[in-house]
Amino acid sequence: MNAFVRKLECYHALSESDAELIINATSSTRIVGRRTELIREGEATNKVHVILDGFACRYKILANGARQIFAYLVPGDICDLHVARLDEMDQTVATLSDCTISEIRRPTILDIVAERPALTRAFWWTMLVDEAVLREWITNLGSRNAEIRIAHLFCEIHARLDAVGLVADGMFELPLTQQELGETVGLSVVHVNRSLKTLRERGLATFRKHSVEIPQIKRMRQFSDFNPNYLHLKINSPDY
Amino acid sequence: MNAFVRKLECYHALSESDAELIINATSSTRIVGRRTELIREGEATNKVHVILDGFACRYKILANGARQIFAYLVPGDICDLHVARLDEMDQTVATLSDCTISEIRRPTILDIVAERPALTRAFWWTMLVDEAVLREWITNLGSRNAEIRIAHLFCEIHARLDAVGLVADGMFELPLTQQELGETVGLSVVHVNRSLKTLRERGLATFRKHSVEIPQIKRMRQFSDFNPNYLHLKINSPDY
DNA sequence: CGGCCGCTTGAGCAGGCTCAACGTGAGTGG
DNA sequence: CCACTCACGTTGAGCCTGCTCAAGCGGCCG
Repeated sequence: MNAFVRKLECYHALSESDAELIINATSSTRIVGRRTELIREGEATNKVHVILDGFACRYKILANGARQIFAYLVPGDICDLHVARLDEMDQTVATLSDCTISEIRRPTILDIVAERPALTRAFWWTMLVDEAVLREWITNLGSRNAEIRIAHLFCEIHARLDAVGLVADGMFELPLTQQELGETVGLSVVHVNRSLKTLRERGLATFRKHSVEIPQIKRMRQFSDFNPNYLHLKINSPDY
Repeated sequence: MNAFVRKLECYHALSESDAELIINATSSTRIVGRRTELIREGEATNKVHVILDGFACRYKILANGARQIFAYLVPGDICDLHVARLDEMDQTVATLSDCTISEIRRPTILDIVAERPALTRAFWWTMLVDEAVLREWITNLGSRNAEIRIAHLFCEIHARLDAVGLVADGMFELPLTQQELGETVGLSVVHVNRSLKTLRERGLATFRKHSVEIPQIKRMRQFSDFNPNYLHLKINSPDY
């Protein structure tokens, strides 16, 4: 049982044989240091990367040197299931923390798609969720102010990590600098810092030492206008 | 030959029999008035909608009543290829102008996926492009100022419409109000209006009477930091 | 003709940015 | 083991982009 299996089971429980297949496919792992590029913009790839432990992100560098992060990859996430089809990558994927990753060769994926309908559906579902997350981020950037924007992001990461068992007592790891947080939500570092301060003062969330604490997730979700339905997780803990 | 075929051929030319199949599948059409909801948030659907003529958009309404638009659908686009798998829609799709749409029943799609690999690849490609567009919109909202944000959006729509033959002399239809433009790029109507004014004064783009004119697309793209590679169109007219 | 929707412009306000300085902790080399 | 460095976080001050409120205008439709 690894994070990948746990993630896929958020959609639907896997049969024993499917779970076994996934565990075998991801049995050979590799440890990658933080700030390492896994996929570079403009390159092609023929492997699919799965994050088993640690955090990574997708981003693009603009002409003016600014960086825009548009996705976080957490344990259980697939980096590039989709992109394998395109001539040329239009984004870069890099680790944020030290990561344990597994690389699945393309033929293996194609075999799965050909022979395991349940797994194929699960893969499909992960793509749809990724897309839904992108839509929510657009909403976040387009319609919410600094404080709520950050709070909403924290709620999302909380929910996603909770799904793979990485939240304990309202706390979870988030190995980001405030700079990177800013590059995600479209704010300057300074303003990120001030917004974090007010979130802390309101008792909604504390971000320090690369981890986040949300004492009352229900209150936090209300404050952030956060509705987890877009994540389409089977387990939407009703007690939140 | 309709817009859908033309769109799919942006990825790869279709065989005669594939093209025929697509034309047959979209032969029965329906005209829908502007501002009509095609798919409602929270509902399920078992048909796939294809836009053959006119414009539509995807959006979400926030708790505070604000609307965030996160995609435009132009002729040739599929509304919900992906979403059919999810329990519950997390977005609304509505027409912006009068539209000619065709509804393909789910079984037909499944047949195609089972029997026509070339078409399946083309469908897959459209999903990847949709996702790439979402990423670019995040970048737009997160990293660019009002004027460039609007200019970049215009460049994108120009490229997408050009791909299906809907641009003539640097002009194309764009049946939006300034309000809707604002709901897309995260700006107030007033500021959209002022930004459009400066774009006009710079001679970069004119938006009036529901259509856009871009006299020198090359200059416009430079100004907007626009690189069409994320659209993954085969036809990236080199003269731009 | 009147009403309404959408566009335009002005004025003042504020959220978020930039620049700048300082604090703090972890790692490194002497 | 301590001093140094460097990356990251924190805070202040002033500015500017984009927002709100408000009013006027123009064209389309009933």
